[in-house]
Amino acid sequence: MRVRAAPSPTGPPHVGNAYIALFDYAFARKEGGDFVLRIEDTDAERSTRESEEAILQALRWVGLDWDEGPDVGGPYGPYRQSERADIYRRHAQQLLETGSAYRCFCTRERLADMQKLRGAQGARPGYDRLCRGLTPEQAREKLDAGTPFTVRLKVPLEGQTGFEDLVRGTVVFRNSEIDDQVLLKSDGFPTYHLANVVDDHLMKISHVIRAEEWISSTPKHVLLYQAFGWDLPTFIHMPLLRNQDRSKISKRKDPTSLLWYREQGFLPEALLNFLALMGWSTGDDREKFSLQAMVQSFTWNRVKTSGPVFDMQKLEWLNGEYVRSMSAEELLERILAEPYTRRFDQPAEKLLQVTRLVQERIKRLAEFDEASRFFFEREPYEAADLIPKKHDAAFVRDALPAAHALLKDLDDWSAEPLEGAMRDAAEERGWKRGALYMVLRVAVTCRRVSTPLFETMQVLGKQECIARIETALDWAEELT
RNA sequence: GGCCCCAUCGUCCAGCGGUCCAGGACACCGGACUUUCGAUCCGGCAACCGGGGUUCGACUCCCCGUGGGGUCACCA
Repeated sequence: MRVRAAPSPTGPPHVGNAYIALFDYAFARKEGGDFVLRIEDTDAERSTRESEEAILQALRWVGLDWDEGPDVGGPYGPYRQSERADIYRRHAQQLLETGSAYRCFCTRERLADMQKLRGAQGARPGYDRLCRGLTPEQAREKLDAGTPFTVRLKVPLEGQTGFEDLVRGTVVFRNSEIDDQVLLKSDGFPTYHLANVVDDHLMKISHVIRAEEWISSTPKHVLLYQAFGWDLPTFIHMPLLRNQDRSKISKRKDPTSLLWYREQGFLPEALLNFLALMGWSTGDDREKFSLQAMVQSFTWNRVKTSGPVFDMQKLEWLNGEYVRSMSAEELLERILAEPYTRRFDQPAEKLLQVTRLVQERIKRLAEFDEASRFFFEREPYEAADLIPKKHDAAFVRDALPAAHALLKDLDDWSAEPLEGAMRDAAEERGWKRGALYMVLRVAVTCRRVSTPLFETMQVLGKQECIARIETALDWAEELT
């Protein structure tokens, strides 16, 4: 059993690439088959080496590794279609010879005019098959004259062509609906249809797993397999990931670049887990599971074919689950590795303590900096923030100096004694504990929302805390 | 528009003829815990697109309709 992922390097790595590759991977690993990565760069105009590299890197980032591919080689290479041009030309030639294809000398201009005319007439769009009617002599003449040509598939005029989709069942098309598809472009490069079929056969791909958008061109592929006299692979069309409005997921409406997910601090294991949930389920009610677990229980029986809306909120929740379930050490390591923060100058121990406090408050690793900034810098804030709800400036001018006086003389600067001291102070003076803590929180962290106050003070250290409180003391003077 | 695919809570999934006054998760709304936020725990809200069949019995099978999506390039 062999499967392949066949991305086109014409842009940033796409979530769809990872989505399909995930199912390729799960199936291959589950069945002990081979997972091949093939680069479909036959569009010389749009394909770039940078994009290819980015796609490979992104797939490696999410943790899907392949057995054969342009970077690791393999027995059926080359795995980059641009390096297989002569193979496709030979196969196109073969189709020409067996009468399954013909040369088309139509210019782009004629094609465009024809299209316009047909559109106006309401006729079936597609090629009007002018060159299919050329006599051998006429064709020879044009060929000898050096007229540029494409090679088109000679689709039967009658009958129908169908295939069996493993998760969708039988799909049939009338041949009259199928266009005489261009197989070889005038630049000598194949189109997707030719290259894909030829490579899948040559690379012994047994299961073609791809997105739903390919269903309508599958009959052309079936016709090609038949023309070559090859056995059909098993086709599996996965549903298309959708935007909120249910249209095919697109960067205009939703983030689609894997690079973006990485920058945002989504964990690859969470992203994969989330993608797995799109159309597949474990069979029990598990929502969180590893790639390994998915592989173990993978089966096509549990794949749905309706298009799932990509729900960023659920992804964030799941990512948060992963963030919280790892050790602070590992979390910090991964934050520094990317890196999602530039605080390399900070003592490792302090970073770790900060990570512990911030861990259950962030969902994405990129949130670390914002969530922890006040540990490293004094942030600006409004003096009025010092005033707790249902209290006034007078309270601040009461509480802050009192706290300051007590804390200044406190020797053991760890959370428990700090809390003890402040709790007692509040009690003695008949203050609401929460109110006192809030004044202190803003003074020390510069924010009304922060990590737990006393642990935070412990991490900040006495000197810094006192200094910040003294700053707040000044601010409090101006409060009205 | 032609062709094709799809159709259970707002969203993701469970259900594969009776065990379903439909289950889990996210989101949302309450409550508990709590020094803020968060996390955690508990509870709540919320759906079988419509109509015909088939069957003793349909969320589950078939047909039609409707809705959504994809595709109609010398792009993949």
